[in-house]
Parts: sequence; C-alpha cells; structure tokens
Amino acid sequence: MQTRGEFGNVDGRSLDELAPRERVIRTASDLFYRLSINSVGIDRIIAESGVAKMTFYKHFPSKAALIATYLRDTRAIWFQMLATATEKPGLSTVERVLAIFDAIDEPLQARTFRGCSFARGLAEFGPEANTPEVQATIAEYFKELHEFVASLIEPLALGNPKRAVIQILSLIQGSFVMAQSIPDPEIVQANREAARLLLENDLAALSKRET
Amino acid sequence: MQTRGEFGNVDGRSLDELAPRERVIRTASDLFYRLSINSVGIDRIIAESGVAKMTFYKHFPSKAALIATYLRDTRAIWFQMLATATEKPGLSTVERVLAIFDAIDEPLQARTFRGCSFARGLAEFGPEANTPEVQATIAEYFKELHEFVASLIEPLALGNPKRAVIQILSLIQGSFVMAQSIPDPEIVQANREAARLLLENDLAALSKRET
DNA sequence: CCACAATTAGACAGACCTGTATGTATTTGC
DNA sequence: GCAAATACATACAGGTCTGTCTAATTGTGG
Repeated sequence: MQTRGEFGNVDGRSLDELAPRERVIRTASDLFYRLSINSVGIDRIIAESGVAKMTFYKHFPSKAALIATYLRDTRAIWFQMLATATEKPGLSTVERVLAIFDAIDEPLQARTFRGCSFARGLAEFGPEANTPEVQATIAEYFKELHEFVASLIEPLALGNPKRAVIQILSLIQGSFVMAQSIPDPEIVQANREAARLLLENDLAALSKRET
Repeated sequence: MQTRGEFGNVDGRSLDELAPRERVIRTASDLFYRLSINSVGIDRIIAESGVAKMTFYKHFPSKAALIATYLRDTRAIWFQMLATATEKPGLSTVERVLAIFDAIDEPLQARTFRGCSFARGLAEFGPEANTPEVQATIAEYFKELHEFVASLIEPLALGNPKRAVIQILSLIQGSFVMAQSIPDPEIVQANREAARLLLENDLAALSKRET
C-alpha cells in the first residue's frame, strides 16, 4: 500500500481503480515524500502511476503545479488531523494543545516518517528558487499553522501569547526534525511535557498577578 | 563577500587569492546553502569558482565527495562556535546551555539564514538515497550534536537527562525551522526562556526530592 | 452503433547533468 | 632556468530532465 505524506494514505483504494489524475497525485506524493521532490522526475512518476505523459500534462501544466498540488493536499490532510485531534469535546485549552503532540506521537515513530513536508520543501525551494507557486504554498502553510496555534491558545489569555506560540511551534517542528535524525520513542512525549510545563507556568504567573 | 553555511565566512580572504580546492569548497558551500544541494550542478560550481573541470575532479572524486566535504566543514565551524560559546569561564551549567541560544540568536535573524544545513541535507538525502558518504556525514552530525548537549547537561545530574536533551535539541532545531519559515526577532529568545524554565524546573524537582 | 472525449504509447527536442578525454598554459621546486 | 606538477580551456560521451508532438486505442453518452 502506498503512503501519502507524513500521515499515511487517506482511503485504502488501490492505485489502478482510481482516475488518472488521482493516480498521479498519489504516486507523486509517495515518491516526493520518500525521496525528495527534486530527485524524482516526471518520467518516474508517469511510469509508476501507469499514466501516459500527455495525460499527465493534460491535468498538470507543469511539474511545479503538481508539486503545489501535492503540498496543498498534504496541508489539507494535516490540518484535518489537527482539527479532529484538538476539537474533541470536553478538552481544556491546554489539553487541546497537548492533543497535537498526542496525535503526532505514533506517526513520528513510524519507520516511514521523513519529517515535515513543508520544512523539507523549504530546504529545496528556498527564497532564491524560481517556483513562485511552490514557495507561496509553503509560506501559506507556515502562516496557517502559526495562526492555528495562536487561535488555539487564545482563550488562555496569556500575558505573552506570541512567545508561547513560538515555543509550541518550535517544539512541534523540533519533534519532526528529531524524529528523523535521532529516532527515540520518547521524543514527542518529552516535548509534550515541555509544552505542558511552559503553558502551566505561564498560567500560574497569570493567576499570581491577579491576586 | 561570500557566506559559508549558517554562520558566515571564516576568514575574509577573497576567492581568487585562494588555492583551487579551497575556491571550489567556498563556492560550493555558498551555492549549496543558498539554493540546496541537488539544484546546484558541478558546472555552475566550476564556473563560479573559476576552476577547470579537470582540476575539480583531481581534488574531488565525485560530486558526493564535495558534498561530504561541505558538510564536514560546516560541522566543524558549527561545533567550533558551540565550543567557544559554551566554554566561557565562569558560566554555570545552565548558563552554558543558554549560551547556545545566545550564540545562534543573531545568525538566525540574518537575512541570509536558510536553516540547518544538516536538516536540509536530510531532506535531500534521506534513507532511500544512494549516497552513503553524504548520509553518513549527516548522521554523524546529529549524533555528535546529541552527545554534545548530553555531556553539557551531565553535571546537572538530572533525574531524566535524556528527556532534557530531547527538549533542548528540539528547541534548537525548532528555532532553525521557525527562523526561516516565520521570521520573528524573538524566536530564539523565546526558546531560550523555554530551555531555562525546563532546566530550572528539573533542578527544583531534584532539590525537592533531596529534602 | 457511432461520435467524441479521454487515455495510451512512444518518439523527439533542447537543455542540463556527471564525469572523461585531449591538449595547452602556468606555476612551482630545485 | 628547467623539469615536473598543477591548472587551464574546451569538447565530448552517455544519461536524465521537462515538456511537446503524432497517432493509435479505449471508454462513454446519446
């Protein structure tokens, strides 16, 4: 079975019962994530997805457009996962933040984990690249993730919410890098604990100031 | 002036007064870091370093060997910087850890900062790549960095030093990713504060247990 | 059953890639 | 000053890259 992005395949349908466009996207997602974007050529994607070259170029005007589609799809899956994890009823605000770490714990320990698709995208398509569509998609992801965490902790009304957002995002992105560079089953739990302690310390400082 | 890796040029000599081999390394380091490794070809490195192709292949048996040299040099510079920052006399153990954050604060805010060369290397040369020399160099870096932080906090005799190492490394790597994705002058300071709070909390738990 | 759209196969252009070959110029050691 | 090592310029081989073109085949709606 193919995997897609950091968090696996969405439905279980096999490749050859899908429409050509979807077959291309799945194959490309798998190869891009496993190997990196620049090291996978169109020819290989076409061969492994069992699609004709002209069919590919009918659906995607260029490789850059396929990359952008891959990144947009990965972003959608990831934010969907974040939403279901954090929007469980009955969770406190702090628990919602910690739920992010609980949600990524297992995927990051998977043998197939290769880091954050967008941090890796930034490594290949930085400011000096000539692929505005790809770069814009990556930039939007980071902006959206930042806004997500900011609005998540907003109910806490912390004294320095901006700092807390930076710390939480750093612990998440740090987990991604660590998980692929120095595998250890306790990485995410360690950073979950760090996030909990940081938030509870901020809250304690708040209530102390009130008294 | 050329920059080399995350932390700038070492000496100020201009390119054309250097030996060919060094000229190649400097040019390659600059291009690899600014653009990514796979998107920079040998021809461009040769052209911009003003060296003949045969001279290049006399000094480096392959492009992979040049990449490994680039990574090893970057690693040496980075660990040299870590050593001078943390080995200042009169610092407490906690202050030595925080000195890492102080040392990276300014470089990470530089307009030319493009993230950690090794995390980016991992993005391009993951487990399925066919470049053992490059992959080994990257793996060695992460192992060495892990050991550096582990031995740095060893004098604290924490109850769970492994967890503290993960947290500190995650905050560092998280800073690298954040600095290039959502630039903000307070990123490193925020994570420095996080590291301080985590360590001091661990130490407080220790002294409480002793009493 | 037929017309039309979508998909297929495969060749091709032009650029770029790594690495080699050939010969000339320049520097360096003695 | 001379010999040997080093570096130079340039062409080339063989492969891969993206994207285009032609033409045959398949599938589908009416």
